[in-house]
Amino acid sequence: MKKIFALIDCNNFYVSCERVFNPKLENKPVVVLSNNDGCCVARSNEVKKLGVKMGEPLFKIKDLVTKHKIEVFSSNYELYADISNRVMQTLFTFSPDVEVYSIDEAFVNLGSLSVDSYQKTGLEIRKRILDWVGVPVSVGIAPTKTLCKIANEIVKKNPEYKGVLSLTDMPEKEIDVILKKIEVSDIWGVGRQYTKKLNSYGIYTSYDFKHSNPEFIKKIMTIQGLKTQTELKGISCIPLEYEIPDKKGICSSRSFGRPLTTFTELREAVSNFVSIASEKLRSQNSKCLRITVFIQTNRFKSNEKQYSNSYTYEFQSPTSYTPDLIKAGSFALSKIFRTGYIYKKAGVFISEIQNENQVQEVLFNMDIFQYTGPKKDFLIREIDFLNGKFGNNTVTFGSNGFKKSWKPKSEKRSDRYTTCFAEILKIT
DNA sequence: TCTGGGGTCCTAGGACCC
DNA sequence: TCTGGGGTCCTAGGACCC
Repeated sequence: MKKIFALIDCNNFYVSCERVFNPKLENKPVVVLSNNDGCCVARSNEVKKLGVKMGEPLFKIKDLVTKHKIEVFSSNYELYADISNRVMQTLFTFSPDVEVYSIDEAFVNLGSLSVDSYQKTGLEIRKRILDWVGVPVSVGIAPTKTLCKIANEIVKKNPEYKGVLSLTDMPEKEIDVILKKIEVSDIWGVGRQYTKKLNSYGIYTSYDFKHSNPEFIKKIMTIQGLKTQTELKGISCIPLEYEIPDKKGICSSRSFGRPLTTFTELREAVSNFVSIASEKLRSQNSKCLRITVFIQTNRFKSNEKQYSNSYTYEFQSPTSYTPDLIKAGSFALSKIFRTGYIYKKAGVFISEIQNENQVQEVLFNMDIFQYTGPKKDFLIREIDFLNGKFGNNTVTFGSNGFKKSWKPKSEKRSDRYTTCFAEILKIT
């Protein structure tokens, strides 16, 4: 069977999500900020035209914001996750073979569909998502995922394609003409470092890259680089992945809304991060052996004393029981906390993860942080159930605190129209 | 005043074993 | 003075992605 993939990529996704429930934002410059209202992580086309780069700190574009009346939003992940889900569900109405690649992107296997024109199918996909969900997407269709990415790039830069480009059945020569216009840095899998390296060998365009010596590419970019090159030639070697593999590590970390100095404040923050990470751990039916806690000062403040450190605690037997992890996390924090520093960020990393049905129990567990009572799994399941039904933090742990004065800034968040009754869309 | 968060894969090199 | 060969496992670091 011929391999044909489609890459569906939501345009300026977070901005588009804001526009779904606030049509006044249409055709206006809009940015969405990262956590703690720090950087621009989504920009409308109007903002991109003003020269604002991805990841640009908000404070650096303050003048532009005022001058061009840019609408600024804190990120509203609950809303974005829900809209993303709707986009993906719509894709499943075309084919069961969907790989959800990220919150705003998916690959679909079109090879199993009998269609007369891939271009037409692409346009249908685009229209259905726009009609049903309200988010504009770009569609790139090609025999390999890497070429899909290229097709998508072109679509985004050239409005005349009306959102869809299929490289299928395009003669090799015509594809080469396109590749000559795409810089190596725009190839999926070629980042900043490899761009520098390739440029230094005289390889500038995707065309140059495609026609370089494969042995040489493998040597300087490992096996992944070789795969990328092969895919550019139209030979698929990165397959669709339908099942989401279990995470091997789970991280929860945040910058603080204000600098913290005391152990008590940090311990509360860490306790919250542990709670988030262990909920994720249980949601994939896993347990972990290790927990790492890290803290750091503000690396951008060169006039402040800098410090960062981490400590890893290893349990005697795998656990996913939040209180175990909170105790171990607090202990880890106590190992690295130093007074006299101004802390900006902390986080928790859970690793050595295994499926909860395959854990190796120890006969005599002497771990001072692990509770060994019989009903712990049952209890924590009930808590997860209640939080799932009535919303996050319905049942929570005392050590997580109530005021949470360290919470990241989120001063311009829109309402959670689709996931929170109190914030449902009001027509006035 | 103000600078995000969460992942994956690959390789080289060291420790250790027989 | 001479100082094997082959294998595994683990970790740190570097690259990438969105």
